[in-house]
Amino acid sequence: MRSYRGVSADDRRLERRARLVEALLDTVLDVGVLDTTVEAVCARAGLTKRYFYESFGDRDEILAVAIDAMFVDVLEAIRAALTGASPTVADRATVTVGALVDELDRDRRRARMYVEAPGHPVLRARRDAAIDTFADLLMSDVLQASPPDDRHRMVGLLVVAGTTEVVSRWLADGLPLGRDDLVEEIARIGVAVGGL
Amino acid sequence: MRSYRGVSADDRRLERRARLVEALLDTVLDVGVLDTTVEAVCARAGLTKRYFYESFGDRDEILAVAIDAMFVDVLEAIRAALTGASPTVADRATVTVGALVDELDRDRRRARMYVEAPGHPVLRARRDAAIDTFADLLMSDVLQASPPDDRHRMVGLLVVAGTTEVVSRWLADGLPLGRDDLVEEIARIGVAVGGL
DNA sequence: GACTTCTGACACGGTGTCGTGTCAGAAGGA
DNA sequence: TCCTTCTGACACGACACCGTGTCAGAAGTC
Repeated sequence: MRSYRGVSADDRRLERRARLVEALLDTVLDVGVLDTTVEAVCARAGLTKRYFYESFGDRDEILAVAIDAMFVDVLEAIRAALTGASPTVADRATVTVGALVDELDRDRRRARMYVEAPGHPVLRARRDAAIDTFADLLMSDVLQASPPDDRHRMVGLLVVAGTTEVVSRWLADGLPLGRDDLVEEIARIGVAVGGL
Repeated sequence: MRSYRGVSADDRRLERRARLVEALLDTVLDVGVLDTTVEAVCARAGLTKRYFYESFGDRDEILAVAIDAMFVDVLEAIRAALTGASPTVADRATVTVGALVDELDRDRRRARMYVEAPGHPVLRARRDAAIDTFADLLMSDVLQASPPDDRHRMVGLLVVAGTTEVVSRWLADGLPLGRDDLVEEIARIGVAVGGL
C-alpha cells in the first residue's frame, strides 16, 4: 500500500471505481443498457478491463451499484423536500412529485437506465423494490392514508409506476407541458386517489 | 408451388411462421426477451434457422409481430367488452379493466414480453405507441372526458401505465387480491381521476 | 542507482450468436 | 420409373464479448 501521485492505493482504487460508474451512465445514455458492454465502459473511462474487474465482478454488479445509487439519491431528495413542507396533503404531494421530477431531470443518464430497467433481470429486481418503497412512502408519509393495507399498497404502486412513466415521457419531450404544470397535475392525481 | 401432405406451399409457409411465433412466446416466458435467440426459438418450434429466415428478417421482426398481435387482441377484447356495457362510467371502467386483466391473464407469455419490452428498442416503441392508444381510449370512450387535451392525455398515460404495472405484479403473485377486487380497485382509480 | 510496485496496453482462448451455404434423402408429379 | 421440389440437419465463417494473462515501462521507495 504505497502512495502514488499523492494518493493512497485505496483512494486511487475508489477514484477509478467512481470513474467507471460515471462512464457506465454515459454509455447507457448513449447506446442503452442492452449495448452497454464492459469494454465500452472501460474505453469511455479511459481505463482497461483490468481495472474494471478490480472493482466489479461483472457487468451486472456495476449496473446494480449505479441504479441503487440513483434510488438512494431520489429518496433523499424527497425526504429533504418533505422536511419543512406544510402539513397539507396537497402541498406535500406537490413537493414530493417536484423533488422526483427535478432529480430525474438533473441526470438524464439515470433516467434512461431506469426506463430500460425492466428488460434486465438485476435492474428489474432493484427497480421493483424501489417502486415498492416509493409507494409506501407515498401512501403513508405523503397522503397519510391509513391503515396501510393491501389495497393502499396497490394504489400507491399504480400511482408511482404511472408517475415514472409520465415523467419519462416528459423528459423525452413527449409531453408539451411545463415543469410546474406536470408536477401539479401528477400531484392532483395523487391527492384524488389518496382519498379513496 | 406444389402441394405437400395436402397443403399448398403458401399454407405450409404460414403454418411454419405461426409455429415460430408460438415458439417465440414460449421461449420468452422461459428465459426472457434478452435470452430469446433465433436458435432457441427454432429449436422449440422444431424447425431450423432456414425456416426462420424464410418468414422473418431477424429477431426484432418476429418480436414486433408478436407484441403487435398482443395489442390487437387486447384492444379487440376491450372494444368487445364495451359493446353492450351499460352507459355509466363506473360500469364501463370495470368492464374495460376486466377485459384487460383477463386478456393478460389468459396468456402469461405475452405478459412477460410486455413487461420486458422497455429494455428492447423495437418492443419499447410498440409498447409506447400502444399505451398512447389505450390512454386515448380510456379518456374518451370510457371516462368520456372532454375535451381531449394534453392534460387528459397525461392522466390517461399515468393510469394506463400504472395499471399495467399493477396487473403485472398481480400476475406474478405479488399482490394478495382476488381478480374481482383487483379490477374493481383499478376501475375506481380510473373513475376518480376521470373527474379531475 | 537498485529495487519494488503500479500502470496501461495488448493478446489470448472460450463462448455464443448470427446469417448463409451445402447436401443427401424424402415426398410428390409426370 | 425418372425427375423435380421440398425438407431438415449440419457446417462454416464472421463477429462480439467475456474474463484472464502477460509484459514492458513508468512511478515511487530505499
